[in-house]
Amino acid sequence: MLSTTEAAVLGMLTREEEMSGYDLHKHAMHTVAHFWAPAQSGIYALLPRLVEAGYLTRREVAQRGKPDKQLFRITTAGREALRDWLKTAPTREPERSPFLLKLFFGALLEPDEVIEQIERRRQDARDLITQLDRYEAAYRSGTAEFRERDFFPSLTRAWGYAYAEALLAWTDDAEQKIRARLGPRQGDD
Amino acid sequence: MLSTTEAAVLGMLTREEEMSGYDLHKHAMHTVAHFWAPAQSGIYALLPRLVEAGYLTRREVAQRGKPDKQLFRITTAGREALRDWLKTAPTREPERSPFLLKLFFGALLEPDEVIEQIERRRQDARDLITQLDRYEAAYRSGTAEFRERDFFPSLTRAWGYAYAEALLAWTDDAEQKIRARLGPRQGDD
DNA sequence: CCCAGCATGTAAGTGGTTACATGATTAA
DNA sequence: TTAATCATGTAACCACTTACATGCTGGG
Repeated sequence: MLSTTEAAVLGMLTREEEMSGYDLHKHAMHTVAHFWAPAQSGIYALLPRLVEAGYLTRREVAQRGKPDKQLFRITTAGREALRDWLKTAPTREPERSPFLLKLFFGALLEPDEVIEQIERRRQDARDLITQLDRYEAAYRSGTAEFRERDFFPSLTRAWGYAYAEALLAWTDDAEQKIRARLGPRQGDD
Repeated sequence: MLSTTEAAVLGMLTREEEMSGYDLHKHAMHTVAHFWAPAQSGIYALLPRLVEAGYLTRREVAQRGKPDKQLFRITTAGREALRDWLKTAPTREPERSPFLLKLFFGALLEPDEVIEQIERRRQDARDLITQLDRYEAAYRSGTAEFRERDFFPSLTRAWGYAYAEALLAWTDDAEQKIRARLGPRQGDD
């Protein structure tokens, strides 16, 4: 079974005909980065494996002025493997959050320090929104065909917005609760 | 700097005086599992490291009927290390979601298959809510002191609910959009 | 003149996971 | 009699990350 990053690479190659490792990384940063941001070196490491497995073909291209490069193209077997991966259930979302762990043990910090952490998280949400706005702008200014092709990606952006909004609302609420708890008992302990 | 799981272990030992590796794992499953669920073997692997570092002390306890066990207790140095970890910013939430990646490439699946994935995700959200309800019930039936002590954990549960609700709303919306797109163009391609 | 972009990779490390092995006791 | 609970660990693996090495070109 494919790893997530392998699937991401195959997936991008269903949308772009032919790409180099360099292209793939750049492309990922402009499309799936908000929920999957593979390291460049990781991509270079997995490409030969996918070629070996028969999921990609490789083509060498000489260049002048720039380093030579290798362009990859997905095969029918690659599409099959990707489809299989896309269909599988387990997926087991990690839901891992060091941030929530820090908050869970918030009693060990000064209230200000906890609020600082929450503040940071709020900023993360804002950053996510601006990032999504950039993608969204590209989407709205695209042709009808582009928008059609971008239907599923747009659903992932919609989740990004919902997530960020929920985060903003929750941070407000959490901060307010912490302050409320603090107020009525100043110097109480 | 501590790893997240190490911090979780130290954190639990600030709330429970003394625990075995077995206890720590069970405890984690009942408290932080919805955002951090370490494997049992991982806990056993890191305990000696924390002892070595001077963050925990170990006490051997002979038992009858059950295997002997080792109980761990956090040291002052351990509390210090934990506090340092709690304060640090980076944390860089992963935000990694294989599910969103599958949706992103949803055009490669049959609409039904995509909806199946979304259905599963909705079920995840429902499961999370029932899990949180269990914790919440324990919280509400606890003493005033317990609730006080549980203040920060309750904030993490609040986020759990907000997250799950957002997920439910989004899944409804996404599914509806997919169906709407499907309806008016039956046999169109 | 310097930096960003193009382009590829290796080496080492990190922080986990699954699977497995062992074995007594007690409750259903 | 069967399963769950208590209890500890090892070995192998996994997927990914950071840091590093190299070097040319074109634009500001």
